[in-house]
Amino acid sequence: MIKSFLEEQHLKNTITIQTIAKALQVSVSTVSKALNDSHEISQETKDKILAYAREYDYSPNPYASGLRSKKSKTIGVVIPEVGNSFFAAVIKGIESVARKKGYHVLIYLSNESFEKELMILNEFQAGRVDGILISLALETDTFEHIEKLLEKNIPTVFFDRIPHAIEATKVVTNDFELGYRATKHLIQQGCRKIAYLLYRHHQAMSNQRLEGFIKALEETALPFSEENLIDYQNANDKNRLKNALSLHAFDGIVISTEELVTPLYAICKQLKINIPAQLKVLSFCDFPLATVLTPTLTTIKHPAFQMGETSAISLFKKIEKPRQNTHPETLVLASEIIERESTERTF
Amino acid sequence: MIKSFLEEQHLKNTITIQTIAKALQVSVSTVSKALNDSHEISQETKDKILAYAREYDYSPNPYASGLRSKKSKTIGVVIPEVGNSFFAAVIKGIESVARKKGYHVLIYLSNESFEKELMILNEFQAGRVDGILISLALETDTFEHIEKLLEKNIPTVFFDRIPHAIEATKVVTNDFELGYRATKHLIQQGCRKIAYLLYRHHQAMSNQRLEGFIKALEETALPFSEENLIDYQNANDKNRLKNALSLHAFDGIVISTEELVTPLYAICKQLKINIPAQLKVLSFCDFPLATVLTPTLTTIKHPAFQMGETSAISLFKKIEKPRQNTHPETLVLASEIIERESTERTF
DNA sequence: TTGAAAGCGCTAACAG
DNA sequence: CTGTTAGCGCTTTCAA
Repeated sequence: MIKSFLEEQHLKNTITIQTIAKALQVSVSTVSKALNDSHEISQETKDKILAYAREYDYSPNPYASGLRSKKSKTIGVVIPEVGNSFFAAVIKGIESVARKKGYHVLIYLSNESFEKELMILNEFQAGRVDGILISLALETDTFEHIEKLLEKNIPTVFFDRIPHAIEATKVVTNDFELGYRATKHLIQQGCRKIAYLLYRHHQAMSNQRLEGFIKALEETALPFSEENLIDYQNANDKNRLKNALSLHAFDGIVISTEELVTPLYAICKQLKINIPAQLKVLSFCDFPLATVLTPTLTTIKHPAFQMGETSAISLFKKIEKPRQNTHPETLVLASEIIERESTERTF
Repeated sequence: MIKSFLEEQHLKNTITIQTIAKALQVSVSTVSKALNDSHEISQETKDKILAYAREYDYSPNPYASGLRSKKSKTIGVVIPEVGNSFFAAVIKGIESVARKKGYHVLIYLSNESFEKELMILNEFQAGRVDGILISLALETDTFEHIEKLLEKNIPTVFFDRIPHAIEATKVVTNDFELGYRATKHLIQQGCRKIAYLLYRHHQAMSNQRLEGFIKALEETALPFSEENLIDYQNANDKNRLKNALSLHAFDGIVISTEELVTPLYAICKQLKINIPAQLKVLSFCDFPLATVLTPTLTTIKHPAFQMGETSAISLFKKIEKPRQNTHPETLVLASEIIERESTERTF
């Protein structure tokens, strides 16, 4: 009778803790404890159970254990975009530490949409994940959903695109400083009319890089106005970018995100704008191709992998000691300017 | 008394179906059915319950419903690599259809490791996901784990890097043809000694692109030997690539994956090999930067987003009618060569 | 060192 | 149309 039960289980491929218990003539709780390496089970019994489990590829039902233990051994990662070298590398960093901890990583894409970010965070509230790592969507300019999330005390760490006004654990780069130094670098190389090219600018969202840009200009008594800002909303804005470049005779440009390198290089080629002779170019970007572009591109490359690692480590710290309501800290990772041909001094 | 129970629930932020039931003085099953929009509940009751649920941001516990219904409303996606434009776009395609279907997407990275792929698939067997979308790791050259997976009857669709020897639902590009045509293109442009640059070659893994390459050479009575194959295992092989290029005087090269474009361009620059005059270059690759490289790069760009969509649609078809054990089909998506400067005729 | 039993939140018979 | 109830597979007291 027991035999036939087991056969049925294997046929249905539904091997559970009970299958093992029956097969080995022990109780389910013994099996459970053995599988969780509890100290109250004898080595002998453990070995027997583990051997059986391994043989039949037992793997616990995550929904059952999640329901019972209120722990999912899963963290949720919300990013605005894949297809972006920076976020890709961050994910790798996160993965590498999650794996060591035996956690699963659930990746969600907000696609820069506030609406979607909202939905995702809402679902997290029901306990699908033990902790959250999030970088905000560009569209996000209101933060009630974030506050609601934090109220639920789900361990959360923000990285890169963070809600400045909210007190929370955050991991960022020294964006203000980088924006400032990037601009200073262009100025040092002789630029006097510098554009700042950004992607889908939102007035409401604080932009440290841009602040740094503005400060550098002002410090050097260079005028800053809306003219210096080129806001690239989508591929249609290629013409607007083209016009801006031909109208204003910029001699330097800071590209704030890697997606905009291609259109900028394309337009310069088309308009026969010589980089760096006529226009010096510097970009925040992470792809290795920067080193083989013509001219090679001066970049600010973030420690993306490290940011993933740091964020994840910080999150696990919170998950592991939830009562530690210490003052939330903001970790700042440094990144550096890598000078290449596109900002070489020519005049 | 009821009041205080509710207060407690809201304090603990644990709003469940029972909270709602008590608050509204109905039974849990009524609530459950109402939330699932069952026809057996009156509109009036539904409205009442939905209103309450919305007000208090109720969101069902995925572990409870997963356990009970044996459905997780989640699909698992296994890819070998992020930071690769192709897979990034595939993910977007998958996401877009999963979202429409109300499914979650669990993304796993195998990092090209067989070991990791094995672990991931093993965990899927316990029912964490309702279906699986997978592209194999480069290291994978044995397929028992795949067969075991398929035996469990978990709906699975393979894409791009597929197990050729196994009968299953697959979505691919016309790789053999593309390898063939890519090579033919180089030959037409005048190349007579063509290299094939690939990433971590495994003899055991069938490689349709390479087969196409070989066929094109043989058809043209050009000799094919191991010399034509440059196997790039890791960044250290940069020197090997350099040597191969300077020793063998290739006049054409097929790059089989986008990661290798940067090293190739870098080395050509360093060795002052003129593209396309001395060496014509063509790459399988998906990044937009191909259009601004110098010279612009002839590419074979896959319909990556569409591949994600197609795979997902195909998977949901299987999930929705599991008993449909029809003959598994292989969908072939076409992609085209986009000719640019790097393969222009010069001699 | 082991086992019995309760119950996590939800769904789905089945009964009313 | 609504309610009662029995589990899903697992963990975790508590008792033996």
